Amino acid sequence: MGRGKIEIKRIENTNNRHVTYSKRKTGIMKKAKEITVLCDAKVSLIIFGTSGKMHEYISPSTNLVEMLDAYQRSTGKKLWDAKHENLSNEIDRVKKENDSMQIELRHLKGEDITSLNYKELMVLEDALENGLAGLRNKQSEIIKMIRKTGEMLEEENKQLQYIWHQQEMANMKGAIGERDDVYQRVRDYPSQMPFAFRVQPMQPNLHERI
Amino acid sequence: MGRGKIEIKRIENTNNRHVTYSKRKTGIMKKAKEITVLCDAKVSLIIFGTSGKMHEYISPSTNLVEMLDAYQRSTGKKLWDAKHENLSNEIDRVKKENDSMQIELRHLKGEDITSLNYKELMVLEDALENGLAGLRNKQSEIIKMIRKTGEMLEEENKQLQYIWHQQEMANMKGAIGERDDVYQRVRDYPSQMPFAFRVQPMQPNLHERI
DNA sequence: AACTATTAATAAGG
DNA sequence: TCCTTATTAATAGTT
Repeated sequence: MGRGKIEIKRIENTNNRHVTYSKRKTGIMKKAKEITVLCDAKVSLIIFGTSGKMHEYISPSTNLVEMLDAYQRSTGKKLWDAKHENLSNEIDRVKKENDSMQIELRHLKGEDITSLNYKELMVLEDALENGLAGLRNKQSEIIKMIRKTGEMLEEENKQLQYIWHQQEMANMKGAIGERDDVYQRVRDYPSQMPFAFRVQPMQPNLHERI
Repeated sequence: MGRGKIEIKRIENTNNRHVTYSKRKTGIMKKAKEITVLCDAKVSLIIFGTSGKMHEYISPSTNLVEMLDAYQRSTGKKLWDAKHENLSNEIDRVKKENDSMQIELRHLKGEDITSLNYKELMVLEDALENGLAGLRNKQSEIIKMIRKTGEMLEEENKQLQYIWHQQEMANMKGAIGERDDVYQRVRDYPSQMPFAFRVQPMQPNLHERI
């Protein structure tokens, strides 16, 4: 039914294929509606084109879930039970994974190792020692950091003591004569102080991490 | 397309309706097959006639469950309800459990510990040291066992040497005179031997566990 | 179920 | 995608 007969085989030309899809989709939808009305039939029609776009027709007297229920009653095939089974299987799979991890964890914590043979114990020992080694590394890093911070604090301390000393001297001098020069010096000290005294702590949250 | 035009409305004559249903059902099925082949489409077509009899077509490249999954993804409508959701939730829950165990395992193996704070590292250290302590206990038990078995073997050895010596003596004596007394003694030795010589090894599978 | 006159669908082209 | 139209395909009514 067209300008020529066509063979029923995949239309290779993409554009032609899409055009034909569109036309025939309209046609089949129309047919579905017609048989519904003419013959009191219930139809569920779902079409996906190559683009992935979906089109559906459902007879107005029903709905998809009802149709699928009837389908299951009619064929005896299980639709959602199959789906549920898949999910159940995945749960089982993940739970098994879970169990084996739990066992591994317990072993690493020294629990339930009675059943292990010597070889397995050796492997476990290696794992634990590796773990401890990694941990020691990390700890020594932290200790280095603490030491560095301590040194910084010491340096700060020295600077403070220096200022304190200067102020004491100025106060004593002020008790005898003029004090303006001392106030001047104290007001100016930020620009005079070494850098280390003014900066914020380099590890502001160190206390949280210790 | 027939001997006359018809209105698209319910065919009241039962027989005509059934005949038309049959013809059009065939037609729509054919159309469904054709669009699948011509246009690479995926079609699910389910029809129930008034008689309640069902007919279906599904593109050979797919199946109903797959189609319905795609349908749900496409429309966002849920066809399989609460039960399905419960299962999904459980999968999520178990997977989360899985993830946290995986993290704990990695930490115990000394991996990914950069992000831990000192407190957490301490906890980890305790766990690892406990693990190692448990392991050492187990190992020393095994060593004790091995030593014990060794002692038993030594003891056995002594006993065997004793018997061997006795037999040698008897043989020498028999080469000269009567041998009955020696045979007698050998036949009776189970009741004469110390306990340790007769028992089965106390750890029959020790070799497997080492 | 088969036939066939007639309508409906659609392939090709714009 | 929509329009047009020549041609084929589907099918309503009949046998």
